[in-house]
Amino acid sequence: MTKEEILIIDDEPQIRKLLEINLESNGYKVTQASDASMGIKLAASHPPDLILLDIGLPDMNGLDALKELRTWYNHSIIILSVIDNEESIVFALDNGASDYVTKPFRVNELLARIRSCLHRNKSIEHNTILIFDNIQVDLIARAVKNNDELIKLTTTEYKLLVLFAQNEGRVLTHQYILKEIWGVGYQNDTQYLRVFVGTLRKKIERNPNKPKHIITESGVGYRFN
Amino acid sequence: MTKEEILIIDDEPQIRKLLEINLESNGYKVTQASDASMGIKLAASHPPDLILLDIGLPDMNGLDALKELRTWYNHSIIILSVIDNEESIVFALDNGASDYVTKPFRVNELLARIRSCLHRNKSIEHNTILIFDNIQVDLIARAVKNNDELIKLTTTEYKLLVLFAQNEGRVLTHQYILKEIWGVGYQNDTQYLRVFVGTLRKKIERNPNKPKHIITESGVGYRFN
DNA sequence: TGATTCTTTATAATATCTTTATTTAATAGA
DNA sequence: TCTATTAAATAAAGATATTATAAAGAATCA
Repeated sequence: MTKEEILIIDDEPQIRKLLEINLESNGYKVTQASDASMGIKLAASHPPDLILLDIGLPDMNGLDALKELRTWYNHSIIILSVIDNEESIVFALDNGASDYVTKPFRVNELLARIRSCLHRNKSIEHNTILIFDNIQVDLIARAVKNNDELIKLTTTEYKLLVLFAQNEGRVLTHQYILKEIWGVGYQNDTQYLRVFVGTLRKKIERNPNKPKHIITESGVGYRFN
Repeated sequence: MTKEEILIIDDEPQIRKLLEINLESNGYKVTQASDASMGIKLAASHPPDLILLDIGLPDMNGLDALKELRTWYNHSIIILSVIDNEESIVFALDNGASDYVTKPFRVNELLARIRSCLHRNKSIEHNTILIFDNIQVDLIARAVKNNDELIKLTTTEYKLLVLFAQNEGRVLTHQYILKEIWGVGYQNDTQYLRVFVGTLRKKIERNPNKPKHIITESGVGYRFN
């Protein structure tokens, strides 16, 4: 099971340290940014599973950062703030914040809220095992079987397969896939996608030359069946 | 749009009244229960879109009620509690509570948290499918079916079909179609259109020689039925 | 370091679009 | 109704764009 990644955007080093220690000891992978623009860049180049966003940032109002992130970032964003102000809370929640926690926060409560958010994202697809003909994807175990035989996928191949599997029957554009897997800024690197679709097909298709699962929609993207 | 239903499970009449007034004035339909067993029964017989669950109930610990509800209830449950105790919060969140709000609560904040929870549930997308006899056009999935069988269309064919489908019964002139699909400057390339109408007909018409969907209006353009 | 994975480049294979030629159908005028 | 004329449909070849595959170089991780 790969570690879930959490991005901390906060300007106070001691808060970041506190969070880092607690999150890492709970099995999360942590990345950090000390201001909004750096945080947004990090999130864009490598989308984390959850973002902890401080409101009092030096370069930008955290609520504006929230709005900007929400134009493309779909996972959870928890707001951390010293401001225990109803207006601010309502604004944040109405603009896509997954939760709003006031500082000083209780560490175990925050961890529970993080678990809750991450759980939510995961349980969008209720089924933990997705089955498509000869292919089984076990989201919990992060295991993929082809005709009951466990097959080995790299992280990128796995992410790609899960993205496909959760969007069965739907055409996903190159741009969308690239954004989801590689992050914003990679939308034009279509060749990455071709290479990885190629390797994935070799591993999951009965006949990779005549793919039945990953169908190319020329000029648009791919469709998973 | 039907009203979203919220079930309040709380033993304090004045809290229920306060919530009822505020929720109803915000367009929600409200049902109420004064103890856990009644609340669970109500939820079971007529599942609401969200449950507000008090922890201090006369007949049962609210956290046990939460666990019982979660064995089958999949929508949001927000815990209301006078207990601002970390242990209790962690327990609730880890057992499927969508949020935990301490009493006395700020009404607007609670409303925002309710909106947030309901929004989450809703974001399971509903596809809009246009149906014309044997043809189904799913705009979200970018999928076209002929007699329930997925058919493969090129980008141009698909664009053309969507343009037709969105203008059912209306005569579209050659010029208009060419401008919409190929852009300005192609208005005189009527032959393009003939070729693509031809291939589209082969794919969507029962009998391409006697088209029922794409009707030619000689000298003018085409009409889609 | 060695093995694995990711990124990049080059080239082959396909798919799609455009163009031309030819056949078929529709329309208007006598 | 017949004929001349114009418009539309179809087929197929040529041109272009897109995708697949292999393989080398770079980066990463244990």
